[in-house]
Amino acid sequence: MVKERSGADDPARTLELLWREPDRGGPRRGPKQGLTVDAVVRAAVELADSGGLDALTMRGVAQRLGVTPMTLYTYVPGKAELLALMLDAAYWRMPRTDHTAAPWRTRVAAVAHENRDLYRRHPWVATLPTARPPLGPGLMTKYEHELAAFDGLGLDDVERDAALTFLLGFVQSVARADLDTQAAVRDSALSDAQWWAAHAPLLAKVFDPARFPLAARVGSAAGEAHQGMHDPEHAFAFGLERVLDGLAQLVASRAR
Amino acid sequence: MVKERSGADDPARTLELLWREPDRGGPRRGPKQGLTVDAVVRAAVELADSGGLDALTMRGVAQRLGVTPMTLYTYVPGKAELLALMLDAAYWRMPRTDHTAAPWRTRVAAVAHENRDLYRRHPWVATLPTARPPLGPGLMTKYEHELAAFDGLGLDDVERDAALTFLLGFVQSVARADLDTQAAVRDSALSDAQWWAAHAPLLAKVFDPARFPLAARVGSAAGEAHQGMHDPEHAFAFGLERVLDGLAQLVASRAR
DNA sequence: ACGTACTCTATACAACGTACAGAGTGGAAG
DNA sequence: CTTCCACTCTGTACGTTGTATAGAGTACGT
Repeated sequence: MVKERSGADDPARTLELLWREPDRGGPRRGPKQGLTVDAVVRAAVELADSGGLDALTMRGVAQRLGVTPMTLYTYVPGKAELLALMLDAAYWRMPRTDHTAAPWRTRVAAVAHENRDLYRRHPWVATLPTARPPLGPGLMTKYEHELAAFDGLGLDDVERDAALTFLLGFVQSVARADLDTQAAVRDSALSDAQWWAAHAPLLAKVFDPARFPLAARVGSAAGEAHQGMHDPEHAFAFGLERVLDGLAQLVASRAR
Repeated sequence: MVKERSGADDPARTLELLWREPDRGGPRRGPKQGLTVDAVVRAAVELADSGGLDALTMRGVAQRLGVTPMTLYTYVPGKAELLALMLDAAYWRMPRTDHTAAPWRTRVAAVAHENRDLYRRHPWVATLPTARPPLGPGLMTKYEHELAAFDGLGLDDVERDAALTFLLGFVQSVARADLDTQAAVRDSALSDAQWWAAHAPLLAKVFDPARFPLAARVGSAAGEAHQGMHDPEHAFAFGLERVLDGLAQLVASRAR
């Protein structure tokens, strides 16, 4: 699985990079640097956008910048920190429309859609570990903005954080499922329909519908409704309604 | 990211393995096999249980069985298929208590808890891609059982599948967040509290609370309430209530 | 002019999954 | 019984990853 974002970091250095602290100390000796941290991050994001996290290798980023792999380590302590910078940059660039006047359901739904768009633009973001987030300006701005969507609902601070975490977890969950499907299609070179066509006749030999009546009926009904086994559009729309209804119940109980 | 479960499979062979089809064809030439597929799967599961998917290497499984790595390929076409077998075996072994008589909320909550227990017993299961699931007896039994929890609610087949997917997505989401946290603690050798203690004073230099008032207030409130940044127990309890309330709304609208 | 802090490069290592080639084994065919 | 060859198991090897380490070249402060 994903063993990214480890590495022996120096927290101070990482935070300086995240907040783009001006270079500490005076003028630098030796040759000028030919690149910038931002250029490295940009190249890395482009690479990950087009080929997923698998394509994001230090060698790949270096090649895209016309340098040797080890050169990157002059700009960034390691891959883990590069990922933190990429993630915070992606957060930073998210469009944040102001819905202050709108009803809360609209505001919260907007947050869900903003995150869905983030995952559409940068699919690799959905696969990154969320514990120990990059403590940069991007994350902070995002958090501030999204918490505001829950204004005036009578939730206390802990509930507000839990509600947001719940909402974001849902969106990420759908995004990951979607990604899994695309990845499966890509590296099996088989669409869901083709994959199923290859397996169905073989499965028929060992699968006894009488033993799994519900599974047989519901499974084929769901498979026909959306085509392919998973319809991320439907899963998102269906789930978001449930999430909002669930939160509505909490809001109602707090307003009482 | 996770590039497991790919590999150039022969679907027929994989299905035969999953359903434990008796060896095709007549008696075999050459030396008897010293192991069984089940033994290989068992060893692999033990390894993954104790050390996570990172520890699950063909070399590791082989060593645990006292053979050389390449020997495994006599039993299993590759790592992808081994993972499919492991996953189906884990599904197969899940305890499935019968709650036919209970009210639907209890039944659905039981499904959530069963899955949470699965992820507790086999954390690696939470990190596996879910598209293209192993079409074995374990998955089928699990699906049949879990669909039954939604009996008598007036949902059509497509809604029933969507509701289950939504529920399972939620449980997996919490399990993954939990795993991320444990992994971060393990390979940074820092508890959440220690990690925060290392970052807080440095962050204070660049983070302006006036610029992020909500984030500062809610973040610290949430951090204090649970200790550490993420309390999986609380996230599960809180989220499950919302999920059930959200589904209740759907059920109510269908019953009308 | 010189030393040294710095940038960039080349090489190397351990781990992974598994392709490939070979050695040994024992049931089926004569 | 002998012969054959399908089969099991092994040893070696390759390409890929992140990055440690050592060295070559550069240009600022003295």
